[in-house]
Amino acid sequence: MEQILRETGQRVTRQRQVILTELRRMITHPTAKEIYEAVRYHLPQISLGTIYRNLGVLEGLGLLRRLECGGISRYDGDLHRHFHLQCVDCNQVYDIDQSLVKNLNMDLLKSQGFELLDYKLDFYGLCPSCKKTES
Amino acid sequence: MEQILRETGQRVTRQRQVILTELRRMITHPTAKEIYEAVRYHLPQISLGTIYRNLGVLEGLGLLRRLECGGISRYDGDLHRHFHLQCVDCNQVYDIDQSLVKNLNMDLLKSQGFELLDYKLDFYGLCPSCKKTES
DNA sequence: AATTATATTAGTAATGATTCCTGTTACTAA
DNA sequence: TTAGTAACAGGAATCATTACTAATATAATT
Repeated sequence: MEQILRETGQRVTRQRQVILTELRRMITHPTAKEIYEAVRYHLPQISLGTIYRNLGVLEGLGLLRRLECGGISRYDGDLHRHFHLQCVDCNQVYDIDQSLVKNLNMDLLKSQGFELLDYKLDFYGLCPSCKKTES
Repeated sequence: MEQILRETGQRVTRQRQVILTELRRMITHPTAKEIYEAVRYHLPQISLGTIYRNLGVLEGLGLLRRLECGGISRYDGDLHRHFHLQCVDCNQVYDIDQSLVKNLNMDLLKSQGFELLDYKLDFYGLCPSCKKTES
């Protein structure tokens, strides 16, 4: 983290270090507020705005991933390529290893006790017109 | 639409008819507010709350799909299985036909002028513990 | 057609996640 | 050490979405 921050002209602050360390420790795909609670244990003075600002910075550097879950954001510090299953009942997010969904093997998921109702595949990138006007 | 509403004990209102008709006419994956503007042309008295409430009802009946795009919801009246590409620059959502992404053919997308930066595959369903407590 | 029951509406207030603002603090380079 | 400035804490503001309530309109029944 420190290297890429310095390379991009940004500062290595204690707040950023603790936020990323805590996020990496959590496997629950926490919300910003949940990260705030965890970080506040180490830095009681930190504000929620600082959490949001730095989650944005770290996301921009590719050091974490943001998930959109029912209108609110959750965060994931695990950068290994993997997929997620969101429970439509309790809204919790579960990690699904890549090997489990090769060829979209739905039956394998079912046999593990999940009831699969839907899936979503979204792409992120640049459309032709925006690609042209990119500097 | 009318049949499934009646079957589920819900009423066929002019507001619902116009909302779904307008959404189906739009290929832009509009936000609630954009749907509101389109519907207001036909029903000037309608309120934004009615738009949201009915988008929720129609989504629950499977008559439309809700997309989560950068923290806000967009809506899609096209029920054919297809994927989306979200431009990270202008945030517009483009339809990607299923045939284009068989085997996740990234090169084919690139050749069409899209710059693919990321993709996301999310599953929706019930986790083992919630599945147990389902009635 | 009139009546009745109640789901739905319009309008508005409230909520809650996220962003913005501002004076202060603390990294980093010189 | 010091200067320059990115980042901070705290709080206010924004904005999408939801909740509330009296009035209305739909659908079944008479």
